[in-house]
Amino acid sequence: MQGYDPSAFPPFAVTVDLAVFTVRAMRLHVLLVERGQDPHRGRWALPGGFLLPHEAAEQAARRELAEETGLSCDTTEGLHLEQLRTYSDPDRDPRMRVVSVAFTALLPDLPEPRGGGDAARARWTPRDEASPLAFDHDRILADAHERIGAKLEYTCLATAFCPAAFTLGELRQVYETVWGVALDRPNFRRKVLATPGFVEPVAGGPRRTGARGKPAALYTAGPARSLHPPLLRPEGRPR
Amino acid sequence: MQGYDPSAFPPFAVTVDLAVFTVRAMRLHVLLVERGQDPHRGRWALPGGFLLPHEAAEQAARRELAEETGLSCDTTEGLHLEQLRTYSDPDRDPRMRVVSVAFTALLPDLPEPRGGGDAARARWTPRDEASPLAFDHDRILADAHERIGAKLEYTCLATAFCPAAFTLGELRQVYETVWGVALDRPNFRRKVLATPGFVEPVAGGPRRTGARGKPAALYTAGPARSLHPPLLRPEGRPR
DNA sequence: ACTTTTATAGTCACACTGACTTTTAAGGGG
DNA sequence: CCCCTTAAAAGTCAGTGTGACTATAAAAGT
Repeated sequence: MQGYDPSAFPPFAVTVDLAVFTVRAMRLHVLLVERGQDPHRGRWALPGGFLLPHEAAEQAARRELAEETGLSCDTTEGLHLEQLRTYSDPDRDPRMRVVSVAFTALLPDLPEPRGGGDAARARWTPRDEASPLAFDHDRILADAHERIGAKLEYTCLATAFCPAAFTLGELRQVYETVWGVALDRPNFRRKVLATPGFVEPVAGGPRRTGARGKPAALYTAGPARSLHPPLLRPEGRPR
Repeated sequence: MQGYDPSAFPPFAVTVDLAVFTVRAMRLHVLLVERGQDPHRGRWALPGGFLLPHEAAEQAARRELAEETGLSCDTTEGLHLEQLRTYSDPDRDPRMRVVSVAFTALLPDLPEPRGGGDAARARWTPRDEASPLAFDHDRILADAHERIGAKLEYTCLATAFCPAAFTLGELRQVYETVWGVALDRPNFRRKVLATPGFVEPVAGGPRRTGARGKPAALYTAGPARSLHPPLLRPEGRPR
């Protein structure tokens, strides 16, 4: 029905929702906001909001993220946003038809965000303590978690969780935290270093003080974007 | 901006677009319709159309596919539709803001479709002769082709291109056609048969007549949905 | 001094892969 | 009817990546 009489098409509200993850204290955390308006006022939800008439979805996602969490422009501008999928169940919003385009993003551990816009508050929440969320955001969060877990296998995305310089132990913890499994240290090291362009050694003496064990060498993210061969998650070996 | 005054949100038109592929005569084909209305009247485009007020995107995709191409209900009901991504560039439609949710589907070779609804005509077109299409459909088609190519690597999706019973040679042609590379016959056979649940042998004597060479055994799609280990496409070996 | 923790190095058997050869069974042409 | 072509099916073999494991090194805590 691609007729174009402007009055002939059913109007929809279009929103964006963001599942923004970080690894903090060995646990996967997700960025949540407390809703300041009905419906679901006072409940926690993924950050997001309405598309403006001139915006593409990704622009709107960046804007809402900055508005609702006060993350700095430095953070949000360079941030890699990936479209997850679109949720269009007619009943997903109790008041009206809202079609929502969901995005996923990964950040290194950052200071606590602040609320703003329509968000009363914002905070990092451990992923397994996030439910129940408003609307169908539990479903979106589950899809996003599954997606980033899968992407770690065949992309270099894990470095997006790490600060500019990191140790292989920190990188390994990203995988262990997202997948919820324990990985063999020497084998992980071998695979990462065998993939050209995944990580590159950085000068600067080994490791900041305060940690235990032998000092580790520091690395930065390399230019590679994909992993050949992939780093597959083990099947059934819980941590 | 999650305010809920019904007059406070910008209204958008929401459409679905479908990239439906098949393998016919050793070439990848895509289902196209000729537009019967402006804009782009007379040009070829992916089938699709407006979401109705009560519909989820996937329902709308099924309905539009049936309306515009006359494919039988048997075909469209059981069809596996996969959401590709959502296109929301403000300029993607010359008349107004249209946000489109794109889907991908795979079919075995079928009779020629007919037009219907807003489609003047419908036909299977070789994928490399499809451009230029209306709107941003060249981009959607490219994304869809890339996606199905990637999915063949780690899912059992290839059997969706095949009839109920097929030979390993036919299955291999699916991979070769979508990827545009030549695969080693013995190695392909070994990998497919080594993956439990990918294909299952079927009784009925070998191969229908009319083909040359030694008769091949027939198989049907097995219960497996994913491929472990994956069947990776070779890097730089054009057919 | 000793234990704990983590990084780093190295070993080994096994599975999978790509490249290749050989054999079998059909059709087509002279 | 023989031979050639085509494609399926079966097998070989060397190289590579992997999981499981052991050993050594260098820090912090007790």
